[in-house]
Amino acid sequence: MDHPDKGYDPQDVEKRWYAFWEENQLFAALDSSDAPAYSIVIPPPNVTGVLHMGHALNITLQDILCRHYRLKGHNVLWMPGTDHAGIATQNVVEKKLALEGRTRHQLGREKFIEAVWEWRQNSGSAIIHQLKRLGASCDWKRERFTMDEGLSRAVRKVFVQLYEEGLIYQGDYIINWCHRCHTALSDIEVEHEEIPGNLYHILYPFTDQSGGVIVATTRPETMFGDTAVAVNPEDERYRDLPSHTVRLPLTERAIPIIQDDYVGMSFGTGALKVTPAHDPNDFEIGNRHHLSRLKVIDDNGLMNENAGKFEGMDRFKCREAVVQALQEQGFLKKIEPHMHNVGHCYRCQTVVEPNLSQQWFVRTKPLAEKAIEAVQNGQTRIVPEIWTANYFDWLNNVRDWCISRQIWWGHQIPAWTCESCHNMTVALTAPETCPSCGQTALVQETDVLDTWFSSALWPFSTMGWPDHTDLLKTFYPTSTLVTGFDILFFWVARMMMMGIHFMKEVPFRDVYVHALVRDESGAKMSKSKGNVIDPLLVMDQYGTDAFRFTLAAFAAQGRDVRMSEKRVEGYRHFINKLWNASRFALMHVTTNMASVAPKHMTLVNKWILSRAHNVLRSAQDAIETYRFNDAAGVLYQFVWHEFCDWYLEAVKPALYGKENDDIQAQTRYVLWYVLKNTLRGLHPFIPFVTEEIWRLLPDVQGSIMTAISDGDDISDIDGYSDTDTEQQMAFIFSVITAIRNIRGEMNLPPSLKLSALLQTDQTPLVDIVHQHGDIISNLARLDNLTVEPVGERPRSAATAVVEGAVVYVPLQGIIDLQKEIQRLEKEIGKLDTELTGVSKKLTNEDFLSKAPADIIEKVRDKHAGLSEKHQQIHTNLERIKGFL
RNA sequence: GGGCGGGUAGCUCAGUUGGGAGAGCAUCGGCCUUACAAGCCGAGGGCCACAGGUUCAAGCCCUGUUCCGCCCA
Repeated sequence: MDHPDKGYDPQDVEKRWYAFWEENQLFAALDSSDAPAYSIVIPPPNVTGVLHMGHALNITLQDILCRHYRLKGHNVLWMPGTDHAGIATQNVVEKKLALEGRTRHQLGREKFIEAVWEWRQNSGSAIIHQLKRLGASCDWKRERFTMDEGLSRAVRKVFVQLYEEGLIYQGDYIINWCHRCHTALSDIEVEHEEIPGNLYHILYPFTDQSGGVIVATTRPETMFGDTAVAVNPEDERYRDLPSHTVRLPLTERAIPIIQDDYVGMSFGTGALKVTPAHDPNDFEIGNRHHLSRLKVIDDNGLMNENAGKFEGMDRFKCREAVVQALQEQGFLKKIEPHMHNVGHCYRCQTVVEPNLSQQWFVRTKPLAEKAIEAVQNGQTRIVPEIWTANYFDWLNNVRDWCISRQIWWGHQIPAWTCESCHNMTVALTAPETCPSCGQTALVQETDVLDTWFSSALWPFSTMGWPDHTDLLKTFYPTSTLVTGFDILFFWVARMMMMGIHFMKEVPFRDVYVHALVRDESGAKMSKSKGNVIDPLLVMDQYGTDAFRFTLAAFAAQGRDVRMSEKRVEGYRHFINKLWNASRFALMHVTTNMASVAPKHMTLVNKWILSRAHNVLRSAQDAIETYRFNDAAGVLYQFVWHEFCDWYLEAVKPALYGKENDDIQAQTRYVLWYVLKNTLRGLHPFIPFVTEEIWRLLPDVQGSIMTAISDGDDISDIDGYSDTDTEQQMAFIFSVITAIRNIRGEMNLPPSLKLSALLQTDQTPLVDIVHQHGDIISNLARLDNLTVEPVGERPRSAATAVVEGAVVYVPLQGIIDLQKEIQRLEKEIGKLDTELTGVSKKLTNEDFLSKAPADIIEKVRDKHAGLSEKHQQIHTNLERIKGFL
């Protein structure tokens, strides 16, 4: 047999196997099948995006789930795709045009859209290739894009139906306007940031009296749009005002003083200037009091004609100018520094302007109620549960969703207005004539829909809805959605609303919300901070498997992942360890090995089978309950410290033929069988290296991806679990460790063979040593091991006490008595502290009378064990001291 | 201002009904032992943020304080 390389080289392996899997369609889902269905829709990455750590974690977890369920024999659909990212994509293409000195307006809408499609063909699938680098086992033949014809059809259908049901309406409303992107933004596309500013105290004089009311505001430039001053009705200061109108400074306009609960009495002066056209809260107040709405800032962020002589001035320049004018005219009473929250566009960070304009909205309340119910009654489960509170809170307070965007790239709203009678028609396709007056001059709404509107349909639009496809029948509702909490509202809540409304069924059973990937020090990764770690470079350097395993190992529920290359490096060592252990195994396993019943096996073989059974089962259980870090942890521990450190070392004599042929054959078989199953258990986490090793293994067919449980899955066979064997091995390990400890502490080189004497009166332990002493001799490097009843203690021996036995290592002539005394005193010290703790419990009346019997029993056993050990070591210590 | 999460070994973190404080990395000592020095063997290291309370028993439950982070207004 060819022996694989000494070090594992991921580069070539990864490329080779991914291509193989894809070519052989091992990721493909069946439209219908008798096998149980498992489905995930990918959170569609932004088509302009490049792979970042967030994607890497998200994709890795989904891939683990999908590969796991495939190996369990499920019919798995992992639906991939991208979203068209309206604003972001348009920005990218506009920037590209700008390099050529062109603007989209020069091109016109139609040509510009063509240019965007062209960009999409050429560079829009970069992220898809990057997902493949990660090993993502998506069903790529089914890849979808939110602007595809099929998905666009779904969007139109949904829009029309919601409109007809009265759940979509057009109206004047205060929205968030980004004058750089030149479009409206929904509430959650605005990021709030605390920045220092001032609170300006401005006198609004009474129209018919001397004196006036002092208002406090952070935005004096909006005063030209004030249509009232509001005070709290409970506020004594303003209860008996001499006048109920004030004059707006710098103008001749009079505005009323109104009373509204919204006003906070302790904030500022308790008097609030109300600007309904430029503040969402003022807008609400304005509605309650039927105030007029006066816009003073235009769509470019400049003051308009309502600002008088300030017309045409930038809004922030205007603030300074207004303050100066107020000061000159004696209206400005005070300026105090003040931190306030300012909304920024999540795409370009421009300060957004709350602005009144005509937009399209989804009436969210009725949809939200159903989405809340579905989680309340358990149709959809959010994991970890902590996020349900956020979900409820957001949906309970949700405002209508502004879905129109004043850009070109996206789904153009299917609404047409008749030029002659101004009647509006909403329809799936462009009407030929106006249904109201019969004229043919119809103009389509120029706005497009929010990208999230189409993303909200993702779980069913990707499966062919509105057609009744087999795919939908098989895979909807999907099994699990894996996503970051940052899009819980943007996306998850909206998919819930749309899914329930149009499919009459929730879109997913489980929503697994994972954490954010941060840098080493816990900061959010961002380009401006320069602390981003590029997943592609990490994969280049350490291999994809090491990277994936790192992500999984740190993906504890509800906790952010701190990523550093150092950690990935550690897990690369793990991959290499597995590789080398497999190389060793491959030197010994042969083809056509006969299986052996456990009862005829050696203790070590029974032991590793029992451990493998228990570990693989608990790893699977952990995956199915989204405890990825637990799964990775038990596998790591098993492979390295049980399989490699103990098992492989223990069976070397058998494999090298130092025992009989039967045992050699049996051990070869068990080695093969355990390795094979371990690879299968590891495959969801580290698909590439496991496939590579799998192919080198004799007597396996095809890809590890198709190695679905064929009846020989170790985790399914309860008979392998063997507590007795595990206990016997624990005793053997404790003896070996005790002797190794002596060797280490006494500085005896491994090359020096020792002999050991065990004293015990327990027959089962005597039997173990008689039958399996060779394991001890081998691993503790002894040339002589004897066992005898407790009796005379040998002279000049180092001692150790294990459960049920005393171990003596005679060191005639080599023993350093001082060193041994030191060693034993240290041991006694440790036992002392442990013993006092336990004794305290046992002398406590309350403990003995109130604690459950099994606990008391446990503590008594522990006490007995500890004092026995203590006494033994003490005796030995005294003896050695006597030799001095 | 409201809400949520976190403070456990030098570092990064596990710790699932309250009943033996753990891992990885780092550190120290010893090893080229026929898969692996990207390794093997051994060792050291923690009043589990602080203060109270409940309990026979608290890292875990309750209250308060403090520091860090996130979300919302």
